[in-house]
Order: sequence, then structure tokens, then C-alpha cells
Amino acid sequence: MDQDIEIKSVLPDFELDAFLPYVLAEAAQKLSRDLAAIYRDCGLSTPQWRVMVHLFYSGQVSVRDIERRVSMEKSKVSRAAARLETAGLVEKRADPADGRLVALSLTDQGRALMARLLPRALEYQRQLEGLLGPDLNGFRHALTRLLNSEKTA
Amino acid sequence: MDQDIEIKSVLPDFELDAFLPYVLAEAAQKLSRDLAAIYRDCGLSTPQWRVMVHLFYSGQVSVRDIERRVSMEKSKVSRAAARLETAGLVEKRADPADGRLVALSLTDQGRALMARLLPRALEYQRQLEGLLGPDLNGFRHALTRLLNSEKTA
DNA sequence: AATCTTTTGTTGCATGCGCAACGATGTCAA
DNA sequence: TTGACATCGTTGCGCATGCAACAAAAGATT
Repeated sequence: MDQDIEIKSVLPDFELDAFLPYVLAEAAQKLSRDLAAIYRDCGLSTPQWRVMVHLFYSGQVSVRDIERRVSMEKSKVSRAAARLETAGLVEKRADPADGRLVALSLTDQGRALMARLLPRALEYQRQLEGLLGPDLNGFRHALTRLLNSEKTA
Repeated sequence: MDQDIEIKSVLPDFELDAFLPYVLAEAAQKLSRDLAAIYRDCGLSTPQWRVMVHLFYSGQVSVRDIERRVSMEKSKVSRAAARLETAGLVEKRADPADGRLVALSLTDQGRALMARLLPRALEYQRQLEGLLGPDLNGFRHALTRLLNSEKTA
């Protein structure tokens, strides 16, 4: 009891709303949810969406490339790619130079789908940028600094 | 092929590193992971940690209160609370006024644990604030604006 | 060449999550 | 009071996820 009051007086300003990891997680969840509304109608999950985006701009890539680039586990990428192949959006071939690698690439159907979805995603991005206004640059700067920071905890 | 070039020329600046939902998700994941290093040694999961924090500052609360306040599903809160009770950190009683409600509160052991963990969490928070420096206020402002924005997508 | 190590992608397994259904309790109206 | 409806918390179920183990292939070392 006394312990309570003492500790709370020592830690008065610890509010979840002011705690950066919490607020950041909430904001990220909201943006991800709003964005997912764009591609979920097409039956894409978030991992599948990320693979599609990466493939659209990278052409022919392996699972390992996506893993490193988009910070997704191998298994996550593998399963997403398998379903995308079943859906006819992605083609999986064996890399002729290295038998271990799988060459992932979009099919025509996959490209057509992205041509339909990407403009909507970009429109959402522009909405967010307009919403942030003058704080946008500082916001981006802060995010990159957080991402590149060492974990000193 | 021609379609590719055409679309890419129309959507040239769509890079994942510049796409706010993606970067925000990455940053949130990193901060959450670094913070989890503080309380994971004590056997707490992230949902359990959030329940503990809320209980520490809110005293006696119901599952529904936590659900609304911390944006966690009922089931998530319920299972977290059940495990916390098993671990002896949280006490579950029936609300005398309303039989449906469950009165959650920290045990002495739970309070002692939080008294040990919260200073470390606050130190991490101060590290983040120091890292952001002058961008901190704009960063906070941007986050709240994103959280309060309507989903117009 | 032969063997050992490393890398790549898939799969099994245990765990956690979201959603819906459910029992229990409370509220309201007739 | 009774019955219809709402609310709260738990649980079952399907699914995704992270981790480790694994087979196949490539590379390194002798």
C-alpha cells in the first residue's frame, strides 16, 4: 500500500499514451489495418501483399532476398509465395545458376492485380502525407533514427 | 513487359522504405522487441506486460476496462489475466456490485515486480526521447494525428 | 575425389491470436 | 414477476506464426 504510493510518486508520468513503444504500436496497427482494407478484398494477406510489392519492383528474386529486404521469416515468405503461386499471381521456378534458389516472379495476372492496387496504396500514402503536413519530414527522420538505433536496453 | 515499364514510370516513387505503413510497422516492431527484452526475462508476454502496466496505474479494473483502454481483445486480456493469476502476480475476484465483472488487481508480488521493471522501461523511454531530440514533439504530434484520423481508404 | 560445412527453402510442431458461440449475470419493459 | 434483450468473461476452433529440424544443393578443405 505504502509501496504503491511511493512508487507511483516516483514514476508519475508513466502513461501508456505517452509511452513511445505503445503509441507507435497502436499507430502502426491502425495504418496497417486501414491499408489492408485495400488489398484484402483481393484475398491477399499482409505477408502476401509485401511479397507482391517487392516482386513488382524487384523483378525476379529469391525467398532469401525477400527475407532480408522485408524482414520476414523464411517460412513466412515461403508460405506466402506458395499461396500466391496457387492463386496464379506468382511463378516459382528453379534458379538455373544455383539449384538452391527459387526464382520468384509475378505472372501477368499478378502484375495486373498490382497495377490495380498500387495506385490506391499510393493514394492512401498521399492522404497520410497530407495529414501530417509540416511534421512529415521530422516524422520520417525520427522513424529512420529509431530504426537505425542500437538496442541499448 | 511494356505494361511493366508503363506502370513503373507512373509509380516511380513507391519504395517500401518510403511507405509510411511499412516503415511505421518496422519501427514499432523494433521498439516492441527491444522493450520486450526488459520483461521477457520475468516470463511476461507482451499482452501480460500491458495488463500489468494498466493494473499498476489503474488499481482495480475489469477485463472490459482493459479491453477498451489498451485496445486488446477480450479473449487476449482474459488469457493474459489467467496466466498472471497462475503466476501469482494478479488477483481475480468477483465484483460485489456486478456479478458479471471480474475485479483484477495486482498482488504484492505483482507490485514488486512492476517496481523493478517500470524504472527500466522508463529509462528506455528516456533513451528514445534523447535519441529523437528536437523531433520528439513533432513525432508525438504526428502519431496522435495518425491515430485520430479517419480511415478514408 | 571425398568429406565436412554452409546456405536455401520447406515442413512439423507448439503456441498465440481473432472470431464466434456460449453460459452467466444484469437491465429493462410490460 | 416474467420474459426479452444486453453485457461480461470464458472457451472452442480455425488459422497464422516463430522456431527448429530437415533435405537438397553449393562451397570449402584436405
